[in-house]
Amino acid sequence: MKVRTRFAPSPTGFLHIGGARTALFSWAFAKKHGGQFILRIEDTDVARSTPEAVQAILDGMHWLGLDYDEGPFYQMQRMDRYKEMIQKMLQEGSAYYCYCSKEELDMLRESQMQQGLKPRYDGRWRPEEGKRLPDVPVGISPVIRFKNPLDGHVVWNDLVKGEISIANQELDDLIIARADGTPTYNFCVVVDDWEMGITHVIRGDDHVNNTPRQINMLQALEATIPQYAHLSMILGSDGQKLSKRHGAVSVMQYDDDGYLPEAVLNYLARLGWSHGDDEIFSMQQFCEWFDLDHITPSAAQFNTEKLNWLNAYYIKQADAERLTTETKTRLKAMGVVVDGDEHLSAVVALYKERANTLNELAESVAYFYRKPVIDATAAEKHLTPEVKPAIAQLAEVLKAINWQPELIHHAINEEVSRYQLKFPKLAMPLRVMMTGIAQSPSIDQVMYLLGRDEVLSRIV
RNA sequence: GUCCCCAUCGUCUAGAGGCCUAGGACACCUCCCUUUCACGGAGGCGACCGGGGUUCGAAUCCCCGUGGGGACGCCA
Repeated sequence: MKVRTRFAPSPTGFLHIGGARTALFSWAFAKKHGGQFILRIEDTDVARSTPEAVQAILDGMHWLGLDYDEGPFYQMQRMDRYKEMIQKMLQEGSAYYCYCSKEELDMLRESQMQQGLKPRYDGRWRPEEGKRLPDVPVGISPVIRFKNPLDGHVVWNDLVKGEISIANQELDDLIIARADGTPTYNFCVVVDDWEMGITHVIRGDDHVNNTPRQINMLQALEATIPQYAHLSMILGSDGQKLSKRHGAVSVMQYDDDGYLPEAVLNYLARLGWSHGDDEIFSMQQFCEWFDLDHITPSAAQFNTEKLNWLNAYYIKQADAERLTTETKTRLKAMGVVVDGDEHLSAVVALYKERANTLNELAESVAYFYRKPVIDATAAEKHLTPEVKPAIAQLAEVLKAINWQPELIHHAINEEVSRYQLKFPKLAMPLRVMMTGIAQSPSIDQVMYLLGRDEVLSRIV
């Protein structure tokens, strides 16, 4: 059977890191098996779904390069189909109308909680043989509930967590259509996963509890039951759950922060999945290696340091043109104007081994295009009176030489020996004058790329 | 509260009963390289949650405890 997976986000916010990993794993699983990956937008919560969020999700997927073979499908456009199925269930008796008001339900829940019970619907409108249902109240539009089996267990072999068994007694009759007639999540998922021929449902661990209900509905519909793989959560770097207020960040934020998509992807791939000791690999490699057997069932903590390490690696690997373009964009955002791409390209080449992010790269390179801010501590330490004469002398020499890194280096060396100094004694103050700080690549390279006029103007 | 799930270095993880005096990676520390800082290279520190079983043998299997997480919506 052809593998078909899906990613089914609800458009109530951006694509965050956890969703991205779910999408990545579903995508890779389909690729690995030569199957299809489907994108489905679960927008049945009209109150919270927004077109902006849909766009944000699409943007995030696109940035990561997670392309889908089918979709995006929108559940709101499939309403007729869901309603048809609900009618069918009503007719077959696997669903029924419930006239409880929200207030009634709230009261029920509250009293159950107080008694230490698991809050759930008590089945008062559930038709049963020989049971007398309450009189239908006037002025209440009913919801439709699924008639969940009363006993037995729902058991499935979760491809990540192993066998999971839940007693039907723990489950209540969930609402599959709201009072306004619109179907709810658990029902739409069931219909869609079935009709879209999904073979493997790979999703977040927070859906484990929905699975037995969905299996029950699938069975009522006489549908094929897909395989399930529940991925555990990604925790924030502090071990806390990622939430809107707490560290959950859009994948696009990583773009803004100067991360390369391949670094984010590689990082996410290793968060909860492994292939022996392999740490760095391409997405192509990942798609060949990926399997559900090597996914950890336990939650993983997000670790920015490791992401940085991967990002630094991919920056070193990135081709010059891309880095130049990226850096230029970021410099521009900082209000720094770049002379020419060729020059920037050389500058980037000099710096790309020293940056964890593209933003760091842009920041560290900015002094080439605007006057540096001189760090007071560095200045105090290195711009000492005793090196002044040597610097002044060097400035004179630099005016006349051919502007080549080797010759600049040679000129510095000349003064070093003339004044009987050590090389750093002269290199450090130059560094501070040129860059503002005490760290930089080879000073002759820096001076060369700065250009003679700029170098002379920065010598004080 | 009830149900479900999880548990190896600080972090991500390898580990499917003997290959484990527990391997790798990030981070951290030391040294080397060096024109400073990075990069790179070589080392180092550092973990099987606790208790019971099962077994000749357990990080691996079972039970209990503890800790963490998730779910309990006319949200998805």
